[in-house]
Amino acid sequence: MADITIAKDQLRSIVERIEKLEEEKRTIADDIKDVYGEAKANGFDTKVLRQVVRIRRQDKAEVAEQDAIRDLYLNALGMLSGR
Amino acid sequence: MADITIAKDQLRSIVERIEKLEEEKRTIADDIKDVYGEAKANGFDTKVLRQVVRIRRQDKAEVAEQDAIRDLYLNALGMLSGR
Amino acid sequence: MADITIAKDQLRSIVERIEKLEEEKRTIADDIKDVYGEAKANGFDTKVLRQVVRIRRQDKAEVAEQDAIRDLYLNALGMLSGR
Amino acid sequence: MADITIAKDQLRSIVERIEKLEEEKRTIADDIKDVYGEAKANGFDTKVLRQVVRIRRQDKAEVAEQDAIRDLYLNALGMLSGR
DNA sequence: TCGCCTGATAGTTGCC
DNA sequence: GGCAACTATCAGGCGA
Repeated sequence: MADITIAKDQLRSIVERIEKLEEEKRTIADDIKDVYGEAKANGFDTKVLRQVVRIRRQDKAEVAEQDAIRDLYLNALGMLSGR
Repeated sequence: MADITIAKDQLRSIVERIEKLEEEKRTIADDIKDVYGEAKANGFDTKVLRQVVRIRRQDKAEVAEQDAIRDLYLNALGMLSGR
Repeated sequence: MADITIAKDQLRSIVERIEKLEEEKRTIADDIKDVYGEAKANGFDTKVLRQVVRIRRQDKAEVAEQDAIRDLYLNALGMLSGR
Repeated sequence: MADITIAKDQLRSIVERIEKLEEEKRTIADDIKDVYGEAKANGFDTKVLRQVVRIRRQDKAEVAEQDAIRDLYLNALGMLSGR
């Protein structure tokens, strides 16, 4: 019975932590939505805005991916161990 | 020209705020993942854990209604007796 | 040089076969979407429909086991009586 | 009762069509896996191969996205109606 | 071979 | 009410 109680408390703790974090995440998502709304109120085209944000994100990701590809190639050539 | 400059600053501000918020959101998502990982390490079934979190999140009335419809469908398919 | 040429042709063949298969896969995914759309037009609740399909897909024993674990968790959280 | 029978048949038809399509999709996914396996057996680095396939896919998507952005900009400038 | 982790896919939500 | 963006879940591939 004791171990069940412990598991019970643990479970409750886990679930509550997750729910708290999800709540925070939702809040931030709402904040993002608000910023887009504010931008729209200031005459910006949110569709374009989203494209801009996405492109900036992709650019960063692309750099990271190119690095990964370069490592793959170097590794395939047996040249990566020295890095 | 002045208004273009203003718009430019505004745009920059908007994009930066969005990116900052998205970064925070990502961090929290990682935290959630960590909690699940910790739960798993403590012997919990994370798949079921996710189901539980989802059940708690859902509106109770809605769940009941969906259950009713689902039973209707399953029954029509002759699959309800076995459950 | 010859083997490089061969590898090149092989590589091209491989990539093209994969892309062709991925294209087919995408087509079928679209077909599935169409069926759901048609079902919706005929008054079916697609959300529940997806649940039904999922239920049929899952291994029955596995479902039973997950149900048992989930009940255990919900019970530990004091949430089972209300269901 | 009659309409229930009709709905029942419709439901069964819908579910069976979806399940058939999902089965086909799974088969194709397996085929793709086979191609990668064959490539591996022929000495290709599947990790690099996947990168190649992904990059080709992204390149196409990127072209499509750039077209979309161009349209957005042209539209913002009131220049799209003539297209 | 097992567990982790990323990437693909399915599902949901919010906007137009 | 349909479409597009975003989120969550799942499965496959990789490394230990």
